Amino acid sequence: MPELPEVETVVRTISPRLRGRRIVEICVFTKKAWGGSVAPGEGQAVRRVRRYGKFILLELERGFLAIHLGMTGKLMANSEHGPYTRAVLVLDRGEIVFDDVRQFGSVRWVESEPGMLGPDALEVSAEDLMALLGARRGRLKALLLNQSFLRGIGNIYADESLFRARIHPLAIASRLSKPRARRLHAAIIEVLTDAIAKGGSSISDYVDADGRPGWFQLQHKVYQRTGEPCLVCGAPIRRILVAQRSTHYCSKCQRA
DNA sequence: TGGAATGTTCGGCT
DNA sequence: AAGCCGAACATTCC
Repeated sequence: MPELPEVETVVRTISPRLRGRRIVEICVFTKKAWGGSVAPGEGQAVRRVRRYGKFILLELERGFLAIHLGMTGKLMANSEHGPYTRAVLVLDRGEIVFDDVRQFGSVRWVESEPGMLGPDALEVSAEDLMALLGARRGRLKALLLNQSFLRGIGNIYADESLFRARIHPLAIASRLSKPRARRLHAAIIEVLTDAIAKGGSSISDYVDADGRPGWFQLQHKVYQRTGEPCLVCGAPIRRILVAQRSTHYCSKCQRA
């Protein structure tokens, strides 16, 4: 569920329920190691809510609560607790419920703002991205998934961005022509912006903080469309493995 | 039954 | 050294 557009949507919908509220108590219902490290967040007011790559950052009076949705995490305001509720933030008014079926997500209190990842995929300039690409030998798809290279993109938006830019997922970054690199930058911004406008992609069971699904999955051009005709040229969409992840592309539109 | 699912990390190999 | 590969984490759904 959670790549940049989904996380951004959650941040936007949960921010008005959290800003200015005090976290009275943090209840954790999981054996995962992050359980013990949230206590310093208790009793503190939430100054604001931000996104850092795929992390949801609650800026507290001292330190931050860094929430990662993993693969199946959901953060909802005033939702019923269920069998997959892993944590609850009890506020001075209302509460925030963190559900996560697969438990790849996490909630952590950190002293200082995280800053080890690459530039944000929505904010990076064309010049900066082109310079970063020029210095890398790796395959584009793998690089786009690497949060230390560029933060925010995941499997859906990597495939959709490469299709929009008409670039093959196995292309070597440093060998991209300038026009193609520029096209990739534009495609990333356009795909992410469009997805945010649609409230993200609700594959499986993604919902925002108010329980509403997103609609961008209806506009996926290649992701999970293996065998179906390319919406531009009609050739069947292919699926290969890159960096152990399913990768969907049109072999006609995205030449090597 | 096996494989795949929006993610990340770690160890080993080249 | 960078990059690649496989495995691991936990659970559900074809």
